[in-house]
Amino acid sequence: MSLRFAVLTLLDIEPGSGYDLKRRFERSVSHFWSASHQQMYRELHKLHQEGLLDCEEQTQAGKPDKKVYSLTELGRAELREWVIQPSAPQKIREPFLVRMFAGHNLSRDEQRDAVEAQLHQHRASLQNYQEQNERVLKSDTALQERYWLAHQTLLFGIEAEKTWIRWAEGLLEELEESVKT
Amino acid sequence: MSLRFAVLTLLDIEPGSGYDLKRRFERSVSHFWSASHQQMYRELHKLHQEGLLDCEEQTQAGKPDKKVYSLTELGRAELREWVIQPSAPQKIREPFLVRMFAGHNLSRDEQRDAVEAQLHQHRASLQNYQEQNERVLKSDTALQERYWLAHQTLLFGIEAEKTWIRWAEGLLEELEESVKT
DNA sequence: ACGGACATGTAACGAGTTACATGATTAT
DNA sequence: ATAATCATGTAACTCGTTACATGTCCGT
Repeated sequence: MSLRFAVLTLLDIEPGSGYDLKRRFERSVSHFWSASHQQMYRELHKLHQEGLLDCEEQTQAGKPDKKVYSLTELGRAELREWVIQPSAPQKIREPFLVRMFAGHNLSRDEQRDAVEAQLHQHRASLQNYQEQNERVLKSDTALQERYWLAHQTLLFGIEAEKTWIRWAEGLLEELEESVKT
Repeated sequence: MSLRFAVLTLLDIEPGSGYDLKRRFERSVSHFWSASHQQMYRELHKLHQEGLLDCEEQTQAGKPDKKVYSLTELGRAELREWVIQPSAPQKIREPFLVRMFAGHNLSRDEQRDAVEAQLHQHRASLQNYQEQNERVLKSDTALQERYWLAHQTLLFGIEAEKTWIRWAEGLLEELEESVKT
């Protein structure tokens, strides 16, 4: 269900094509959701069929045509209805931690490499989110006020990345120490 | 893929039935993965067909029969091979944050209720993980050393929950303040 | 000539959810 | 009686991934 409403929310903020959405997912909601372009197109078709979206084909000079989607009244109503519903308890899925759970099958060097790779990934994400945050802080105050909660989700993303980084750094220190002894 | 290897890892530590696994998922790996009993049974059948698991049917007095699965040599090899592979970058999926991203459709009271519900969930998870942690700390030192990295994943889970709680508490404070002004 | 951004799609498959189904034992 | 725990499964469906497919324009 969440992809459906992530799409509706983004199109509510600003209409766009499947291609646009894919980029907006990467640039502005990657701290809580991700999806492939195939999923976008499938979801857009479905939402359109159900009458939650309008679709306007735009011919462009020097670029392929595109289909710009926007919310219908029905779509806006469905979105409002969903947001007030309490969310189901989260399903946690962390493939990296599954691997570490079986980490006793690794040598100390392999353990260190695995943790280091994870650390690098989360440092990159942190930087990405911080750049987004700076763009937000530079933007229009009225917009900032309207999307205050949305901005808070980004701040959560930043804290989550910092938690990963602290954990991985601590682990690496312990691994180094245990080599010496 | 991760479910497959979570199952293999748990059965590597100790053989068990689908039913057992389901409970062990809830009691001891819920901080990084969850799965329904249907998924367990399907996965066990598949792993058995592929020759990665042995299956022994046990008749029990006063209880239904059960099928106890354990790793074959092939299963152990497959597990080792997988653990050394680098993991793909994580896909983040947080339905609650999707809802908050569309939070400008909510009244201030509804926003507060939503954040409070989330706070309660994460407090409950934190307590659960801390109890698990205490059980681990009371256990055999040899086991603790062997499953050192597995234990670190639990400590990560605890930190992640604390991050959620700090974030939610901060948000609630800000919501209260903005009511006064 | 070649790669990258733009733009949209199909097909097949694997993973996860929901609903349904059965049946014994134990505790209240 | 009735619910909870133990124990295993099928069927239908949705969601997510991977691979394949097409075609233009722009810069180097």
